[in-house]
Amino acid sequence: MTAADQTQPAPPRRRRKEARPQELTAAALSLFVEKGFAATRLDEVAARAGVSKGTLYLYFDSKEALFMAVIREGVLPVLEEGRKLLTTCADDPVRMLREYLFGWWALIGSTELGGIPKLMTSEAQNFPGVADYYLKNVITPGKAMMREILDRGIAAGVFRPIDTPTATQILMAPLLHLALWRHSFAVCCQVPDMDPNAYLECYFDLILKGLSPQSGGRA
Amino acid sequence: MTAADQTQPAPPRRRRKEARPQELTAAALSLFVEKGFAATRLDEVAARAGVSKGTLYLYFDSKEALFMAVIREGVLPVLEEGRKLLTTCADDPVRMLREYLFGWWALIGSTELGGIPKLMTSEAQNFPGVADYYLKNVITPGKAMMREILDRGIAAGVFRPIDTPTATQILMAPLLHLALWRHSFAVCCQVPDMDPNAYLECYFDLILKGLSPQSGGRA
Amino acid sequence: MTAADQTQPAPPRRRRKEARPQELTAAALSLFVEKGFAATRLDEVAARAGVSKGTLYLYFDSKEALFMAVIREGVLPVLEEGRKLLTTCADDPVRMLREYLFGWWALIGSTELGGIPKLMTSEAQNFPGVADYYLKNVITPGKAMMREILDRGIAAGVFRPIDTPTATQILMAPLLHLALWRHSFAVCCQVPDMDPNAYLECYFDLILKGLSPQSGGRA
Amino acid sequence: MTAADQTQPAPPRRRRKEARPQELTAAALSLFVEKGFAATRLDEVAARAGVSKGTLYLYFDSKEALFMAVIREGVLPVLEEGRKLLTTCADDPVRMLREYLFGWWALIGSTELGGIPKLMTSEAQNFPGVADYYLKNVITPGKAMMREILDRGIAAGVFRPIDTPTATQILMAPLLHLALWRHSFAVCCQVPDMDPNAYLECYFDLILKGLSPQSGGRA
DNA sequence: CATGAATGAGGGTTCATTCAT
DNA sequence: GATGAATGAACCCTCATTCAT
Repeated sequence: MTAADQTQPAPPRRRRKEARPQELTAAALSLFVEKGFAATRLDEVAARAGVSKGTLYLYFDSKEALFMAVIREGVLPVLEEGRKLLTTCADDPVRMLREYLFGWWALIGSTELGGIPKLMTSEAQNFPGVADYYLKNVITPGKAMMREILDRGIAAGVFRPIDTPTATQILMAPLLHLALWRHSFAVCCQVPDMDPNAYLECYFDLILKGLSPQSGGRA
Repeated sequence: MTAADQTQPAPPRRRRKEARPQELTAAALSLFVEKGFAATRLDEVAARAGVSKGTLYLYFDSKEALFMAVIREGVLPVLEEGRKLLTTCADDPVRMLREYLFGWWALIGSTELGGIPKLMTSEAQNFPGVADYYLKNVITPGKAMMREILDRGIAAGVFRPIDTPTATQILMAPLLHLALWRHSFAVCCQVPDMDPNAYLECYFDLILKGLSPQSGGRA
Repeated sequence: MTAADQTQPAPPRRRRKEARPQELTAAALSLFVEKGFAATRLDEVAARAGVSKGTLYLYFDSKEALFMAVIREGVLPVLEEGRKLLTTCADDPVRMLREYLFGWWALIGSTELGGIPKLMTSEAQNFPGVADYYLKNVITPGKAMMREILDRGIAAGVFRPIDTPTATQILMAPLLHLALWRHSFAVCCQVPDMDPNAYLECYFDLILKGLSPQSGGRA
Repeated sequence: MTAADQTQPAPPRRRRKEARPQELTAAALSLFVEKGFAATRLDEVAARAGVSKGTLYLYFDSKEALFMAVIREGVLPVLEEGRKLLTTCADDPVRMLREYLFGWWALIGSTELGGIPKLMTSEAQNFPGVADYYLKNVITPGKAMMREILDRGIAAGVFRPIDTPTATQILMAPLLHLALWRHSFAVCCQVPDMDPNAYLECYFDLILKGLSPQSGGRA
């Protein structure tokens, strides 16, 4: 009956009960990303999830609690996934870096979850609690993983020495920017379509050379 | 702490007329950035500007018109400034690039205007008209300038050949990210203070090497 | 004194759903008539109907939509009634005329609906759409019916020849005047109470003689 | 500079001061009639009179005081005029009646003042004080004059005996109706233009016959 | 569990009124 | 006297939240 029903090819008859919370947070996520937290009405969330407004309150105490759940739900399943990804090629820092960045895009940036960075950026100040949670559970672990990659690469001599905490932030920026862009201007303005793949390749090429120890004819 | 606190008990009633719009848009900008457009109450804007709520409507037809004005006012004065900056060192692409990026931070990112990217990113979908204006008058000209710098550098042989439209987007990302960060998580979470200067230097160093033609072939 | 006073302390919440619109338009009608459209606050309408302000918006999109509904609701049920009335004595034009005029008073003028002429007269200019609707669905059919009565009477020789469209307008005027009077000066000023029945009889007597073909030539 | 200036062919240079109140009440009258009291903004009144909003308060204490003045100004000059009119033909009741009715239309109904009945009818309940004033100074004297005409006619045998207070009310109704109509539906709807003169003649003819003692073949 | 009618606090907006110029 | 910028109370309308069914 709703869009959510089509996610699973053929959902078993009355298995709805357990799936409900996810359907609700999914609907909420997309609307929060589209319009922002404050501008999203719970009516719309309920409508998009195919339930009545009152039903939302069976699962979440308030709009803010729904927001918290949206972030938690959106974040938890990916955390593990990400960690596994990197163990598969732990010996080659360059490949690890590539895997990390492209993996982030494939798993997060290009999916529904790609809106979360925009959502969190917009609402961090209004919801410090959620921001804290996100920082602790997503940003910090993510940065730690990347930093480890960089540290290993430097140790292995394939990356030149560099301030890795700072570099981590810098290196993530173009990815985040792409995600933000796709959920803001790209949606509402006639903007020359940016091919994510070309963008990623260009970007990876750029930073790889930027990190390479061979470079440096200059000084 | 607010502008109102610094005014004399009874400021002259008429003489402010010309200054008012800027005072109002300044107050609105900071609140829109802090809380988002929808979550900002016009009461607060008025209070921060030290006027009553009704006064806002002497200068702006609606909340949305105020938003448009905030963007316009915030953007127009910097556009010229930026263009001049680049003509001072038009012969050295590397210096131009450095000037452009550091100049952006000095003139925009580190000032009150640094919140505009966050604001526009958050609200682009809700206000396509404003987004269009911003795209046409800020993003597109900005990208054109940067692209020209890159093209010149490539022509001069100081940058290696690269897809400049894509690179432009990528190269701006860390700057924007820094601005966004400072107006979101940095405000509300206990986050290790990032020194903007170190960030910028690290970043410039990285992309300069990434763009350098001397960087070794493949391995 | 108001409808709310007569309800039980906690009226069943759901079962009222079908009755609500009529309760609301009834409350709105009386207030619009009393104070005019612009001077009527939706709070009052809601209070008089015994609901909260927000409830109005479950049934009507706006204050203006409520106004339109007030007219529609007030008018539709009477239209049919009126038409039937006249078929009962279609052979005697004088009786038809009397039936029409006294019927109008009994069914409309003396009831709650008697305020509608005042309301529409006051607001026609402000709400041309509603005025159009009223003109098309009430005034025009009403005049058509009366005109037919006159035409028949003239054809039958019981009325002298006369410009029926104009006469129609004239003949309705004293009725409308009575209705207007009762909803304006009669309410607020110490005014010698006018007995509607005496007024109607005097009036009918007057126009009947005025229409009579036997009335002497000039002098 | 304003429409009001064109009323007098060539107003003396600075003779404005005395004329101001009338210009203001004239502007207010037309707007009150057009839109009703509550829906009229003082901005508009001031604009139509060609003065600033604040100036209104130099002459009237409040919006309600302006309303009172509008009625007073509109009514006073006509009261005398009317009384004189009737003394010119005090010997012929039929002519007096005709003079009275046609005179009312010529002096009031067809002029700017023709909107006052609509205005007073609409606002009587909201402003009992003004209504009282109007009743005492306009309606009651007017009815008295008419009643005298009727009484004389009856005494003279040119009108048949009738309850004159009631008849007075009835006889005025078509005139008032015409005035109301012209300021409501006639302005906003495509309505077959009613020729006032034809209307008046038809109406006078009708009531004259209705009042004639010769009529009465019936019973 | 689920619904959706009902609520009412709070938002954006208007406008009569004031007052420094 | 005349102005018009400023005010703030009060309006219409929205929407998160509740609760009887």
